[in-house]
Amino acid sequence: MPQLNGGGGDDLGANDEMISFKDEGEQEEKISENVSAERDLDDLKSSLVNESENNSSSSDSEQAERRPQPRPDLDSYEKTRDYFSEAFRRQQDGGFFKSPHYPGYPIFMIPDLTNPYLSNGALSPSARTLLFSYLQMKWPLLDVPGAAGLKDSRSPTPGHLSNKVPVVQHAHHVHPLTPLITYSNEHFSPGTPPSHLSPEILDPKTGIPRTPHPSELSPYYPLSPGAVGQIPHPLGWLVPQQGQHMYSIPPGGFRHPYPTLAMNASMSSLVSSRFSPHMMPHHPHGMHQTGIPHPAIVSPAIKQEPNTHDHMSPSMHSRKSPGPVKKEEDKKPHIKKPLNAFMLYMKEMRAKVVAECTLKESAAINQILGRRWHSLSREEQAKYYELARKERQLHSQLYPGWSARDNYGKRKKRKRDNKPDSTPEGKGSFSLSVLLLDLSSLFRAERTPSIGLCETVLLATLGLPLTPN
DNA sequence: GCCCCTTTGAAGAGC
DNA sequence: GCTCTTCAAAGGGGC
Repeated sequence: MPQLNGGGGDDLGANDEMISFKDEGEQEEKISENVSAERDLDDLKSSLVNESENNSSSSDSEQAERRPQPRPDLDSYEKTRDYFSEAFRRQQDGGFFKSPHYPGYPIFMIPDLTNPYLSNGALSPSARTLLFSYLQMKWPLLDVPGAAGLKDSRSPTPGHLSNKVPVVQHAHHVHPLTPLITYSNEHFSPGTPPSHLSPEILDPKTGIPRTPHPSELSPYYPLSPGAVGQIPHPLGWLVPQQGQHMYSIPPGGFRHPYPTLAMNASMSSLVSSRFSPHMMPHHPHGMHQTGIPHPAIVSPAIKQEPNTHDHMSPSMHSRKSPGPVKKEEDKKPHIKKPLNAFMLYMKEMRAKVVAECTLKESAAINQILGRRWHSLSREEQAKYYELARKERQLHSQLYPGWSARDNYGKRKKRKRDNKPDSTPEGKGSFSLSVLLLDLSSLFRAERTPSIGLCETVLLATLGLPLTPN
């Protein structure tokens, strides 16, 4: 849990989140142009290795006790792996790491990785090494033919790599340049709301219109072009960034039997930045005066069964749906769970990832997003945790009686078979396709002419099937 | 047309 | 308190 609010610390996140974070604030603050590549590499490593690694100081002996004795080969391997994974991560981070010339990343200076092929068309040794390393890092359990020599006895599976899903994690390390090339405030400016609707704010520095900060306007509830006319902001949740409703809204509005929203002063203040006072206390059943409900409310007719009759007026019901009254349960609107931090992040970043790669399969996209999530800095994650916290808070105040339990069983039985470890043919193969996507992106970033050839050669070199799926 | 997949996090249930 | 399960979003894919 990002320890954002010194006093708060309530429910920003799970404990393990706190564990996963490392102190890196100082590193982020120090954007030093004199940082050496070696120092940079060290920064890429775990938080256990501090910045003074290169200096022979008294603390070195202590550190030496804590960490394994340096082995040239291991070091080289680890560095290679770090270089590769970090480069990969940077590329993956929105593909924004466009410049291959950043001096802090020697990977971009490895000659034969710029073109990973030898003159005879074979994968160069360095490229092979990196690819092997990457494969081993990603799939410690995957038996990659030919990789044994590289992983051999050392290759300690990083503690932060779970068995379940090989995750590229760099302990949330953020390079000093990261704010310039990756996320920064983009997280909170997902798509520009229509200018005629959004209270556009000009960036004082650039003069470029920017999306208001979350405190000014919820980024996850941008404004709807058509639904709310000129209402400036409060119904922003109608249409999120991708031009879709954040929550499904039944055509023609929606009624639900939930009690009048209890709005008190604190809630008003909480919500003031997200919802119009119009929608607050005056409208029973959680309805905005426009007749548009809170996004968390989804008609059961939409969610469960597409029966628009539920939304008809009584008169219409009498005309078209004379059948037995539906169960009270069925009439209950489906109040969705508030989105957690990761869901908010996914919602925002999905479009970017989809745009970057050709893959559209959500499962694969989510894998990438999951890795990116782990690579976010503490501060960046904290933003989402904070948003999620507010989301939950608002949700609980809007629907005091609601419980997550209410939604249990709403979906069709979702069997969550606890397969211990997916077989290489199963999950591994799927992840392999994701890896290939990653590699494709990597080599695309490296201006390798033929992505398909690269993948083919890689697979052939590793003795993997050409059609992983 | 429904469900699965895949991710993380929150919350509830059960022991 | 711990573990397990379910559900949030998303959309292609399978049946």
